Amino acid sequence: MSIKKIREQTGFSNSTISRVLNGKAKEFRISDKTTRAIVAAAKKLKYRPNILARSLRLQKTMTIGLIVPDIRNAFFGELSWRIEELLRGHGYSTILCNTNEVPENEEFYLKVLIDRQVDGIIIAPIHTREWKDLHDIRRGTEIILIDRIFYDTDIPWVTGDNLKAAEALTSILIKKGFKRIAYLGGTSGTYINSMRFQGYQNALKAHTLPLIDDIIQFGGYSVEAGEAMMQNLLKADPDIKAVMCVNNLVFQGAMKVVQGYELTTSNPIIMGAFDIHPFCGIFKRPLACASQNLEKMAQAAVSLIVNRIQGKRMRKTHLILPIRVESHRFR
Amino acid sequence: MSIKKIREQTGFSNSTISRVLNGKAKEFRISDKTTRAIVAAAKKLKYRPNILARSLRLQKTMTIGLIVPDIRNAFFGELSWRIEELLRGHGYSTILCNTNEVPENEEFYLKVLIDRQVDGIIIAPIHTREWKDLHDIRRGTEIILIDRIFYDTDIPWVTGDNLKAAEALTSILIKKGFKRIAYLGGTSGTYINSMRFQGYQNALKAHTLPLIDDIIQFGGYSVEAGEAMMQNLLKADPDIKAVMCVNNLVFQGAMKVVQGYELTTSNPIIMGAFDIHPFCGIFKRPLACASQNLEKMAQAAVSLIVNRIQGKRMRKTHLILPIRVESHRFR
DNA sequence: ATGAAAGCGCTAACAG
DNA sequence: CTGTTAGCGCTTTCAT
Repeated sequence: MSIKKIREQTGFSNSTISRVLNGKAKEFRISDKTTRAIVAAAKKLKYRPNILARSLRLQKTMTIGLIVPDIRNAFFGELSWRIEELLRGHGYSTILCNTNEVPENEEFYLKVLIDRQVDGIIIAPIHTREWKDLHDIRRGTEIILIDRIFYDTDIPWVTGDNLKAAEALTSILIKKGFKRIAYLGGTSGTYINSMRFQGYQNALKAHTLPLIDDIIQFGGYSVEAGEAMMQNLLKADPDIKAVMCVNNLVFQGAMKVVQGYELTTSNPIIMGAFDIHPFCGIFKRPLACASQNLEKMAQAAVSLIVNRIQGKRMRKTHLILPIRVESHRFR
Repeated sequence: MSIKKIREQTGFSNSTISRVLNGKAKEFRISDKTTRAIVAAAKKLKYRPNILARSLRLQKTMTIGLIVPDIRNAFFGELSWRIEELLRGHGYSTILCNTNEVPENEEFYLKVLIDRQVDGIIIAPIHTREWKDLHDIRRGTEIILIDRIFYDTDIPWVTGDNLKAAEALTSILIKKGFKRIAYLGGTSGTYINSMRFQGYQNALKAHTLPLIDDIIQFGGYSVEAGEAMMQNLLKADPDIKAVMCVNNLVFQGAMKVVQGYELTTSNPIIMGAFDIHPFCGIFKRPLACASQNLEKMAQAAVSLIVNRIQGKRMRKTHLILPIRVESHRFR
């Protein structure tokens, strides 16, 4: 009951007040005197519009939901930050949700966001295929996949060229002369892991190196998983010299184990991983690193969803971004 | 127009449908037959309530805003995750906002959240005193400060015992025999920096060590700040042996510089810092670390705000949590 | 045991 | 140039 207060103060009708307060005074040729009176009253009464009421009336909330699998992961931290910033520039608020890699949470938040009438959802999903009951709950809500995507879906998406990057990353290690390169992977069956493992395989094949089961693991995307996988690996092959990690968290977990191991054995291990750019500076050791451009990825996702919401059809709705691969302190 | 659809299907009135769908069938002694018919129709039509409409009517949104200064910082990542999880248990959704250490963003989000009628806001503020225009915009919204707090405020808060922890952390380095201990601090005038610097000073004084201006800096809380401060420090004192960092990001920045420096000079530098627990495992070097218990902090904040919203007055509205201090690989 | 009607605060179509 | 009216979808008071 806030426009109402202004009405009581000024005597003007709701519509006139609404128009003035939404900057449509000119458009409706409302007199200067009226405009000034209303603006003054609004100021005096510290008027703030009720967004709920406006959204209900307008049937749009100017809000986007962003669902990420692990907000503790700095990768998603940066991605969220960039997306939020860009969306704000377009006038949208962002509701950030963290599923913590739990599929049930994903379904929960998808529903919550749709029930809240968000205009769109950007999601890095845990699920590996289209949610079967999505059609039931989705109103007009636009959805975009980011980073982790589905094969065969009409849902627009943007991701990195994980296949090529994993191949390049593995090749770096191969060219350094390593013939046994371990792979510490994410959850089996997920898009990211599949692509990166495929790239790893491609690199081995290109250099006619064999695939060695004992030094390949798919344990998940967390620090704990990385720790466990590295421990297993050292049991399976105490003499391993090169390790490729599926992401930054697995790398962190693996490094914990490696550091301890090297102290006792002085057997140096060369590591390669995705998105460990922040670590490249703070370790003395050689590192091979595939760095995704999160600025570009955020831009692509935001542009996709904003355009969809505004009803614009676009040429490309499925984007694969290049990933930079480089080595640090090698040789 | 969704209850409406069920009405058209079943012939029952809005009120009855609303009651059944909100589990109040028993309370209003609605017949089993009616109840079943409505539930069946809702299911068939995939009914989902419009949260906007409900919130507008109920004058509460069951939503809490969480404002953090830097979501890329894993410290706030974990804190956000825990708070969100706990709030969900209480039936609240969380809207996470990231101010990126920019004061204008903080004011913006505060307004946005209040305009959206959130029931409460948990905030780790950038500002160092109560927002002067808060009273104007705040409706009934409950507000809680976390981690970074204000002196002299009625706003409830929860934070760690930064003073004591900084003192203990510094003492560890002193007891190792260091007499010149540098301090790389956060933004001057902020609560966290003030308390931690005071603790540092207290430790020096307790051991009758002098405060040396040249090796004390207040550059901010970011990785970049840490990097810059460490570079300055090495210029000021190329022979420095012990450094205390105000937080994990400053530590990361400083470490980048230290690693390079040590490679060329073989002058080992001992580091101490707040909330670098995740790093303790992955470095071979000795580290002194003050670790906050984010689970406890999240619990305290959530319990504070939920109780306030429910109108319960509590005994303690200003909480200081203990911080664990420990050293790794020392000696 | 159920329904009619009011109203949360806002905007827009229509009317003048 | 401004006002009247309807309605977004929901819950609740009051009535029967």
